[in-house]
Amino acid sequence: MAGSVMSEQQLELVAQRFRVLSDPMRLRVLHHLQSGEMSVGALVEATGASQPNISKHLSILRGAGLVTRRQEGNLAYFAVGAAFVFELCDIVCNGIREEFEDLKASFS
Amino acid sequence: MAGSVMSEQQLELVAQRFRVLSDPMRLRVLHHLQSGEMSVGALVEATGASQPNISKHLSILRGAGLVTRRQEGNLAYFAVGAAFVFELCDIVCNGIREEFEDLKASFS
DNA sequence: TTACAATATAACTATATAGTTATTTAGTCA
DNA sequence: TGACTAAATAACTATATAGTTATATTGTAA
Repeated sequence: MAGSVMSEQQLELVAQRFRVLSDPMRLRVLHHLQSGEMSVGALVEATGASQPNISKHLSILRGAGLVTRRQEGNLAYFAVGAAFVFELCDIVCNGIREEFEDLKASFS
Repeated sequence: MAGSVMSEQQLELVAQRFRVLSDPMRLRVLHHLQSGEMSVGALVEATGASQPNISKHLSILRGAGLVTRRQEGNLAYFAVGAAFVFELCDIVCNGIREEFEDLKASFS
């Protein structure tokens, strides 16, 4: 990949995926789903957000393949669909941690 | 991390980092920088974007610690400051590739 | 100093999007 | 059927931001 020239389409696709992860509420939703699938209502309660808001975020996450949907009776259960999202978050978190370390060190 | 409840601040920080990566032009800039540091002018030429546009993107990337700046005479040279960005992009690219594989398979 | 070149910034416009309220759709059970 | 519940969608508002043009800053060299 390093040597190739990436097309505008490829860049758009990758940027889109990052954009899906660039919202705190969606990260919160994913965080809650990390311990297992949850219904929309359960996520509404866990996050404190409104039901339409959560539904919209879930639809965006689903559009990106990051969560899956399973309907059971009246309820819709969502689960993490791509484990790599947590890998991504971990890398970013470690990056932030390192920055803070450096910042802290620069004050010593 | 999985068990903890993440604070709004933490989520904001992580979301911000993802947001920085959620723009095609910034990904394009990082892609060009992958082969070594470049001046603003060189990036302007390589990307075809306007000079103020590139300067702004570089400032955003620098704010997130993703690139570093080195001034030499009249020129400003930028370089990748956090190697993990390419790790992130690779993971996302692989995710997209897998999705396409699945999509392709579903048509066979 | 003046002229010039490279980069940064300011002000603005246009677009995308997170959140809201109101409504609709879909499923269950009497 | 009708009443009820869960989730999805529509329409809208407010905010953030990518890109533009114009200008300011900074450095070099005459």
